[in-house]
Amino acid sequence: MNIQEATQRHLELCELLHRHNHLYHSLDRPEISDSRYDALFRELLELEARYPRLRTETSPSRRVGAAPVAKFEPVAHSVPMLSLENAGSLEELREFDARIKRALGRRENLTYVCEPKMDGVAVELVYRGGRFSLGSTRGDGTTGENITDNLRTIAQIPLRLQPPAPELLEVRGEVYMELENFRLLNERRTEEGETVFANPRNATAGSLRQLDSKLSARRPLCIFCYGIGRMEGEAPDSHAEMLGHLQSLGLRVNAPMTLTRDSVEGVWEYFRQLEARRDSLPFEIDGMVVKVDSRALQQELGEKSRTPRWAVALKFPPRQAVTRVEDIRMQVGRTGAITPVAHLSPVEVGGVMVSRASLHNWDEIERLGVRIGDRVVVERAGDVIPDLVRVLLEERTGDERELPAPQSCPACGSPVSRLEGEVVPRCQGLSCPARLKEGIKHFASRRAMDIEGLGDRYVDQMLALNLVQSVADLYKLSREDLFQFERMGERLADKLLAAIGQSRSRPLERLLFALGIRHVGEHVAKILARHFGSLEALSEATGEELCALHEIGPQVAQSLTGFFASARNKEILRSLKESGIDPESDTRISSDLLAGRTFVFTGTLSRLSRQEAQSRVEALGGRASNSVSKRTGFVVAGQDAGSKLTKARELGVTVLSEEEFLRRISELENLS
DNA sequence: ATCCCTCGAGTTCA
DNA sequence: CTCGAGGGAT
Repeated sequence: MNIQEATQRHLELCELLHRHNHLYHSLDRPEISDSRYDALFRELLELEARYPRLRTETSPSRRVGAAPVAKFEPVAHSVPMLSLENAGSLEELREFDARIKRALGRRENLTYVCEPKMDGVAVELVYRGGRFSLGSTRGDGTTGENITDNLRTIAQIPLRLQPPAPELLEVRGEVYMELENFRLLNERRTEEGETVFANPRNATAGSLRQLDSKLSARRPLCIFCYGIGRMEGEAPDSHAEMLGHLQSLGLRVNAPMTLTRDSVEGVWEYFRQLEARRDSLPFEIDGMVVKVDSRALQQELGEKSRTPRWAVALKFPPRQAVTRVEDIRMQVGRTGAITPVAHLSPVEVGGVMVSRASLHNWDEIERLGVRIGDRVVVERAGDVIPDLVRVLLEERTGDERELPAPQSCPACGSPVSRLEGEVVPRCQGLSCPARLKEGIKHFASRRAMDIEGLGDRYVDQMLALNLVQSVADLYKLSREDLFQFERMGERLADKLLAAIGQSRSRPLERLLFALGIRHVGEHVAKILARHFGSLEALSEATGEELCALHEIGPQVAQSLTGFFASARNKEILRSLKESGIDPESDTRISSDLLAGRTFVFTGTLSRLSRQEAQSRVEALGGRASNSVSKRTGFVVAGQDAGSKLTKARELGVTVLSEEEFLRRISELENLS
């Protein structure tokens, strides 16, 4: 066979394999036997082995996996992957419906689409020119990880879309594992002496996180698609049509279980039906998603920061288990908050062993009436965090012990006080070892100063050896100090010292967050860093100056002035400065040309991302907000701008096109 | 005064 | 993830 013939045959094979894959996985209508398919597939592999140049990006041979990667690269989602608000009762569903009708100003019912909520892992697939070109995890919704190689191994994900495919299509879906396959996988792992996965979702997540996609290829993963991000060309008018469109492109959607309903009662009825069917399904679902069907209305309703206003997740009641409270212990957080934690006889809840559950505070203990020794019902809230639901009073033997609220801190013995209006009792001891420990852990944490390797164990030893009295002392540690630690060799010590050293150059906003000032989290820290530019400037600010800033109120201001007034804190800051930690904010507001002006961006911006636009406004002292009111200065309308544009016109707010906005903002940038 | 939205803080397990 | 609470809009 010469090259030309080989190329020809390769093309034929690709077409055949794509077609039969589509028939089998997407249409559920195979035309050839599995063994015939395998034969074609083997022929393709042999051909490509002989002529490696034929191995294209979307060749079906890619299904077997690619070379391992060292780590997953971050991928920014061009349209954020939002999460959903939850509802657990007909009541809450009615509230959702009422809220929507209020927002839209209408009385008549509207059409909702109901689809099962798969218990799996959310992913995004990007198709360019009809070819699968990028696949990623949801991550935090803004940025996920590039798992293209792993996703390519899933036979249900088409490598090419059925024509006519849009030039660009971003599809969202849920990757999951069928129960039977999950069982078989665990069986095999047991035989091979490996640990078993707790549940199908963990197995799916684990499979997608394999750095070697050849391993992912051996995992039986499935996918259902349920949404889109960006899409070139005309998008369908309704969600249901959109699903149909995805299906016609060869993407797998859960059509038989997706249907529309014209009233909340109808929605609820279907939810109850799904719940009844839940245990007989071949895969796990954890609820049902309800969406406003009309895409125009979806647009009009818009989003909050993390969730769309036009969808809600109805959750099945979480799985519960019964166990015994062995003990209730006190934990002291970095702010001094004293949290009671129930230590439980280990019990399996929804596939995971649970041995502890936070009781949050004393009001909660009283509400539940829980005593040490009680038999209790435990569930996992949102299927993640263990939560104690109720006490089985009828099983009391009389040997249970009540627990008094603490009068003094369990760690340092100093008095505990509960401030007016607050639920949480706090330790007021300034040198409380528990507070210091948590404070250092927070300081070193990833989102703060990001000191890699400085975890629980080392912090404990530093404190035990009395090497650190405050976070500032971290930067005074010597190799000799570290050598006193258990199991600490030269290499480890140098690594830790290097990590501490590296953290010196963290930006101001991180340092501010790391200091653990009450009411100063990441967001507030960023505002302060941008506005003041240095610790010194901030420390000199008066309460009034602080309150004048947007999103800073009296509570936050008082907490800040209080922090900087303390002699001990002054000493810590001086010491940090001495160690070379005194960052200037690099994103300092460069001018106040836009001070007091609020911008709202709506529709799709084509020349810059929304984030970019917002940060440019903020750099000039302006603010970016999400909702239009009469106090909004400008509305910047991109393509397909919806209700916000309408509202802006009604209120007489100035509307700018993207071009006008860009021209004006660059003029201002040049001025400053 | 009231509603809505975000933020901060505390939490589990693999 | 889920509370409670701070802050802004109305």
